[in-house]
Amino acid sequence: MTPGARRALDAASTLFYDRGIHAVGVDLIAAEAGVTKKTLYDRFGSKEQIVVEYLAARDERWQAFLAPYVEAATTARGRILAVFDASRDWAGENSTKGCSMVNAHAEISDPAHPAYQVITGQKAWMLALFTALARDIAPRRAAKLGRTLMLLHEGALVAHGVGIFPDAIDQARDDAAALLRDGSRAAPTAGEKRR
Amino acid sequence: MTPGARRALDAASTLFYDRGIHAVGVDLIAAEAGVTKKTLYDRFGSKEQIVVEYLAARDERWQAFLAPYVEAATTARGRILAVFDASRDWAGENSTKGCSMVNAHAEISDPAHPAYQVITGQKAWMLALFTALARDIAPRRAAKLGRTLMLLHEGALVAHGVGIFPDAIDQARDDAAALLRDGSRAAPTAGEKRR
DNA sequence: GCAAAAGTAAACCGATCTGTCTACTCGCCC
DNA sequence: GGGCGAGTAGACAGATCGGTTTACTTTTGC
Repeated sequence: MTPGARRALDAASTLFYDRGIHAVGVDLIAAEAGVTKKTLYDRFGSKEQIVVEYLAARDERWQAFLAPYVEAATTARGRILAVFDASRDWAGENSTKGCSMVNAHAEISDPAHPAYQVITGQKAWMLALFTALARDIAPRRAAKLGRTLMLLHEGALVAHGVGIFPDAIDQARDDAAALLRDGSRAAPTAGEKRR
Repeated sequence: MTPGARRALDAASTLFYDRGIHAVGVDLIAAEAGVTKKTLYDRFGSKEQIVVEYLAARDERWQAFLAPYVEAATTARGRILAVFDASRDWAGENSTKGCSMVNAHAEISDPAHPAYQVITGQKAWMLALFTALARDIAPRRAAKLGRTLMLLHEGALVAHGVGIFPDAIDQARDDAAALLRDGSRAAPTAGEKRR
């Protein structure tokens, strides 16, 4: 990626996240990056493509941010809680307005939009991660436990983003910790087959 | 509200929710409602005001939809689970793209925007509801339990909206049920004071 | 040392954006 | 029956949208 493209993508990322995708025009991105529109279109081809690369790059950054947290943990339970720790630290600097994927999803209605699979892919990856980590704790309930952790985590990102109450991600971490403490011996067959 | 204003607000609600606020122009709203732009501006004054009334009316509809569910429940635990039941039924018809408040929040950056307090007000109301219902089960842990239920509920709306996995709201209901079953006798002092 | 790649500057395109305006019609109520 | 509120039809405004183009300059790799 050329220096101009780099600056453009960085500027677009900040603007898209802070103001929303539709609210940010390509002229603003170019001006903010100190780049001309020609450079933008030479490098990316379209605004749509900038959006796609914004989301993909942000996901990549998040995964790189998360990895050491999980790797540093020594227990299965610790690896799960490490995800919440990483989210809390990430949210402090990068994510004061909630999940960029969820926010982008609010603005993109067409499932054929190339950004769509980036969004759903990121969520699928997170669910797979929680499920895989849950497998080390409760192999037979891993799918269900993974989904529960996913719900707590997504809820925390929303609560933090909208500012429903303070320290939402810490609260979710506490809830996950309690779940892994109590849940590992209770309600072994609840719900999975119901409904 | 005049018939023209009614149709305009209905059309705007569908369009805003499905396509996003910034993606929908006033011309489209007018055309879809079978109304002229003059009527729009005579009745609402600005697009911003249409957005505010869209969110406020949707919140009002949701509260009216929810009330009978909660009132019909006979136990404290049942009243909490009734919220999830209502959300599941509501989501089936009205809310296939997640929470309109969260989605609107993604597009509105300025906290001074008049829609902002509608959004945060709705979330504060839901948290207060969960907390009040939790008080009947565990008075001393009501604040914390209310927040946990809020996280599960918000997470379920996101999971349902983005389509992370099927029956997300049912899963959240199951998790809430398990929490009310196990949690009522476990971990009485966990986390509340911890950072 | 030279050619290709990457960039600037700025005009330009048609479409769409929010918002305003004039001119006219219809129904209702006192 | 006269006035008023609510509406249609549609032109108009200035700004901004995503995107293209021309002409020229800088950087960089072989």
